[in-house]
Amino acid sequence: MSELPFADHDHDHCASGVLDHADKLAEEKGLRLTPVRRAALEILLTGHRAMGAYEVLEQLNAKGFGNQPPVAYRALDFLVDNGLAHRVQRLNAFTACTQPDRHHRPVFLICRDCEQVAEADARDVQDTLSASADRAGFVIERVNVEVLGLCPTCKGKAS
Amino acid sequence: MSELPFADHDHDHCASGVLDHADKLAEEKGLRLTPVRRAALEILLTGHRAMGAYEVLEQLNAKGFGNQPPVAYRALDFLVDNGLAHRVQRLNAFTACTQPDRHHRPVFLICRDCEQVAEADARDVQDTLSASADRAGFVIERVNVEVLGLCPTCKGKAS
DNA sequence: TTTCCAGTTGTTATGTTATTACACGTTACA
DNA sequence: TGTAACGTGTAATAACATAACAACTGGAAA
Repeated sequence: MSELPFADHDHDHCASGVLDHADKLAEEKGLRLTPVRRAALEILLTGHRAMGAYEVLEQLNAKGFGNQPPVAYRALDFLVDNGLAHRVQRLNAFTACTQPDRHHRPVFLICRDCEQVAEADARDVQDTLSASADRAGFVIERVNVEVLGLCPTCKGKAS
Repeated sequence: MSELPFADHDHDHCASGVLDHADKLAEEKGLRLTPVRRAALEILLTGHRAMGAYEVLEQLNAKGFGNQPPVAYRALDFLVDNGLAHRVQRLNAFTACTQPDRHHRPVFLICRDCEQVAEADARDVQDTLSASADRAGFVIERVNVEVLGLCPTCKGKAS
């Protein structure tokens, strides 16, 4: 967890960077980053927070796409499968991956006050987990680590 | 993760042990382990796997309790709040805590094949996580670690 | 004892999240 | 150019979860 995930930053810059990367990735791997899918990613990036599928759906519909749940779920599933977004189980929500260029194992820090979700790269946590699972003979395929608490900002406000 | 969570064991013995502990805990802490709540715990223990709230509800109803969702959710929430059960986010399901006597930070190993859920105590994982969160200035309140993969048994079958 | 209150249970109704199934169109490629 | 795989759209429904309120229970205060 090398970075301060809740730190201020330039949303537009980080968003366009991710989109650029997504385009590149699509070309390299032959992924089909179709209009709906790209739009869904843009929506997540613009929202810059965890968004529910129905919220994304609404915005997709406003952009001229379908308005039935599968439209959103399919696009979001595609993004998740290809590492461009993550699912936050605790919130039944999705976030754009902020570091899609690094093969990372994300850990989510969820602030219960402001509801912001920060994505941290906690390789050491995952390594510890892998070692433990190996010992138990369990084959890890996907890992989901979610931490609920207070972000630095809200922690300050509370005290 | 000191134990082999998928290892064979005596269900009845482990179940009655947990129930005994729950009774003791209730007395010590003044918790009201009412009939519905105790029944819900029994159901989870008997099922010995992650169960959905509606599945528990059905069985509660069969035992003469109400048949509306809040009946199950309230009992399950009570158990979770008091460390007698856990919620598995990934499955929208609940499991009885198998080690309620230890103040542990559970990690769930979910087999995608047989759908069994093992609860492991991964203190080292949690310690690593705590250290990282501290560095980021994030105050941890609850942690949820869920691992999806193949248990030793299903791993064997697959190959 | 009686009154009151907090907590528990039950029910109705509704809100939220997610999937199944099928029709139709598009793309890639033999 | 046929066809198989994939993508999109829609309708219908399943699965999960909560809000709001009435009735009861058990114990503490008067």
